[in-house]
Amino acid sequence: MEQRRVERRSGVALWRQIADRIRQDISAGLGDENGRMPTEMALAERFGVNRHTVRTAIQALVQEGVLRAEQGRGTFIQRQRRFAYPIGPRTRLSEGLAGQAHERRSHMLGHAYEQATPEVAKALEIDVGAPVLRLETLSEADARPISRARSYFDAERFRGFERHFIETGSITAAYRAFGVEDYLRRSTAISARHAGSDDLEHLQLSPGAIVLVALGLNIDGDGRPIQYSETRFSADRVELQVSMPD
Amino acid sequence: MEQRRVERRSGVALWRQIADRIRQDISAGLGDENGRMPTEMALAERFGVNRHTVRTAIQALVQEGVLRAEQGRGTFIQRQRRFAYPIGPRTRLSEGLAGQAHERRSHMLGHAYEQATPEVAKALEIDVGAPVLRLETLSEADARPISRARSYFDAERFRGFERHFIETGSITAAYRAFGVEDYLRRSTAISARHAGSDDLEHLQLSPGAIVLVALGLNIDGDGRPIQYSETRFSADRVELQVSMPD
DNA sequence: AAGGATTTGTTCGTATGTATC
DNA sequence: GGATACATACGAACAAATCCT
Repeated sequence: MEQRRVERRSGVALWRQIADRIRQDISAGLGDENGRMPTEMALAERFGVNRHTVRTAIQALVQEGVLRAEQGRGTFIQRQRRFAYPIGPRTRLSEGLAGQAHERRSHMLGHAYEQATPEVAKALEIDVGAPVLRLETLSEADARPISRARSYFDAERFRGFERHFIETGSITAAYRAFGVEDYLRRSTAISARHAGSDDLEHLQLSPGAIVLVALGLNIDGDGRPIQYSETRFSADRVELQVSMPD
Repeated sequence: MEQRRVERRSGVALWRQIADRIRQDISAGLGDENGRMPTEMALAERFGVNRHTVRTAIQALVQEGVLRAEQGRGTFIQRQRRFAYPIGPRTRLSEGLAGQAHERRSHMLGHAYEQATPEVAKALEIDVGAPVLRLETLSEADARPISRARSYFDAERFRGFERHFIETGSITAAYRAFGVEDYLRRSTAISARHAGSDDLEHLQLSPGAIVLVALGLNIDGDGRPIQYSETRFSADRVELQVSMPD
């Protein structure tokens, strides 16, 4: 086993480095068949730190729901499945998680009519300062928050879009009210960063958690841009699956 | 502009959070045409912290080579741009960064012949325990490390692959020596996590940095799996670009 | 059933790092 | 630079729950 050390004086607390490492090792399949973790003493020795420091890390992971500690018995991995979120020409949130989750839903956190920033204007191919609708949404699967999205629509074309979305809970259905029967994902740019305070709250993450950020552009049947969105996924709960057409 | 705050009691020191944010903002194109940064006072106010804290963050970035501070004049951006790495059916490292970097190269850090783990065996459609070649590589663009990859090949079919790779520095060329004229990317799974110490070293990152992880499977012209790989990209320097065929 | 060993939980104290003013 | 407050990390001991012989 490769022995990776924790770094002192790095600006990242030891307990957080250890928590990140353990979380990562769990994704890689650490733990015996019962999901039992090594003892606190063993972990402390392995990382070269005091037992208290390991305990702080474990407490953070218990808080996240990754581990479960039982006095006198040990610490166990709390089984969590990672959702595979497909990204492709026909990317749709509702279908994406079909078959993986029993219950899934999206709801709107808020909306606003604003003026297009240069970035948004360029993506939607409208003028800078033109009216756009900004939609803030949260998606859940099996009662666990999965993603947090901010979407922009051309307000000239889609004024009142938010009301249809609230009624149906579906972007696809809301589009139909505006005569858009079909749409495609033209491009997606994927990056990653630490979760901001907004994500920490809505995605129920702990400070230091990582979010995958997908910048996407949807186009209608005529190839015109209709939606520009930034979606943040909890990196612990989701992986993005890019599949190629055969 | 959305104002994301720095978090106290997160196990990540404020100065490091601020350093991460600044580095990220620079990738996104912060700074005026001369590369001048806002003053320390302005940054302190923006992040809601003391000026000393901002100074600590700036010193860390100067140490990394991201910023350059000149007494009496100000702080300036040293270099830095974010590469867009395309992912699609014809994903190839060498072509991926064409046009974005003047100089790019891959080199091998090491190789080993091993027995296939269940994960690798399943991906390559061979038996568990069958011999596989593991290749550890590092890719650079304009003298900056971009990605770190671990690839597995069926050793029955590709024994000696590493010698051809060393000679040519190209996966595509090495394939040709084994009669594989063309290959496709069948699937890519993207996730993100904190960089491990191996990545910190090879990708020249600081503790707490984030890496994008792409698990990919390549197939030959007959649809048979030929390469299973895990590639880690520095999230600060690369974004993954998923483009759809028209 | 008893008791020792193991493992997590808690409480002291002390030193150092981080951040503010 | 110095004073102050809080977070982080270590050390030692003990308590509580569980396991095993």
